[in-house]
Amino acid sequence: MPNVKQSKLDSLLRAAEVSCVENGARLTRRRRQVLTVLMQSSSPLSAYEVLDLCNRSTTSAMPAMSVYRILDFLEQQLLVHRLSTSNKYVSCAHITCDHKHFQTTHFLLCEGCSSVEEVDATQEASDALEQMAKTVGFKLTTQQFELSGICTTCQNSVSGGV
Amino acid sequence: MPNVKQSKLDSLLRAAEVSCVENGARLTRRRRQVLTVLMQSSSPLSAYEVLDLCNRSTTSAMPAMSVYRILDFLEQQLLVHRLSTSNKYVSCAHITCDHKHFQTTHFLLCEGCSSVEEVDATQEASDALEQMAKTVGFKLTTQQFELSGICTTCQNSVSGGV
DNA sequence: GCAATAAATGATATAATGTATCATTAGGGT
DNA sequence: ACCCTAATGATACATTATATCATTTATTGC
Repeated sequence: MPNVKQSKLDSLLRAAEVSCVENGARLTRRRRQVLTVLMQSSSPLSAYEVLDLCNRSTTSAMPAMSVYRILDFLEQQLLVHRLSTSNKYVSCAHITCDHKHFQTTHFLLCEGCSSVEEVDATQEASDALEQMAKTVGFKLTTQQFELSGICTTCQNSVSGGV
Repeated sequence: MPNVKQSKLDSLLRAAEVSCVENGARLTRRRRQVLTVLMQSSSPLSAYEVLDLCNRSTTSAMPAMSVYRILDFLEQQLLVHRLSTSNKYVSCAHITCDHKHFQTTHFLLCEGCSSVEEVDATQEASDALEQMAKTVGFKLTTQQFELSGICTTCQNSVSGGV
């Protein structure tokens, strides 16, 4: 399900490479392969789903260990995000823009089509959550939220899925 | 780490039993055992942690399968909650009171001592999150949030832990 | 360019977690 | 007591994740 045009994919990969170099890291062939798989997916993938997709496209089989290592690397580079509620991975929506992950990030997970929307927290939402935590003495550190719901497309389709 | 007095535990178990009966379900010996383990824990437990604790206290070993089944049951009865970010379980904080889970529930997870505080969403927080989702066309269905942070106790202790 | 070094990946084994299936036991109603 | 259903036991297995060491690939200094 390649929902990303080749030209778009190329530009994403170039930007990812630049980003790595800036951090003194390298976007190797294997890392590029894993990242590409995630970029081409319209929904989050588990480590083993990534593995299967990687091994479908090439002759040389990649071991599971490598996928886990590479996903960790890509996550550190902020090129992919790990969704802890499902233990799956998505490529970052802000690779080509100069977006920085200053704010808390919210991931809106569609229950219909499994798509993910990555958005920054609004000031109101951050304030309200912080205030709520404060009433029981908690000081929040969370940088990421995962919310389930129904996306526009699925709301408008009768079946509720794609 | 029994952080619950025996008298308190008894009253919790009685309330849990009543709650089950009201739903036409039974709080069997095994279910009571699993629930007790969770009630006595000061932090969320994984399925296998529950299993180990159960098998430590009795002679007759419980199979892993039973723990998963029983945790599912207790979750359905709203006697325990599953934390999806960590894939662990906590006993509900509202077993003895007549609290209903109408509002979205927030779990505040302390990074210092792993304790959990269960609180209802404030209207402000719910509104702000809903509004945020709305800007990208999402209709939220999430009933549960898990936020990390530092609890009062750990904020006041130098080490940051217990 | 080439050796020395470090980084990344391959390969294998194994741990940890979760589920499928069927046999057995325990409770509740008649 | 008997039947029927719910619950648990027992076993096997699938899935997910990690530990460890060998090998390959890249980088640096010369």
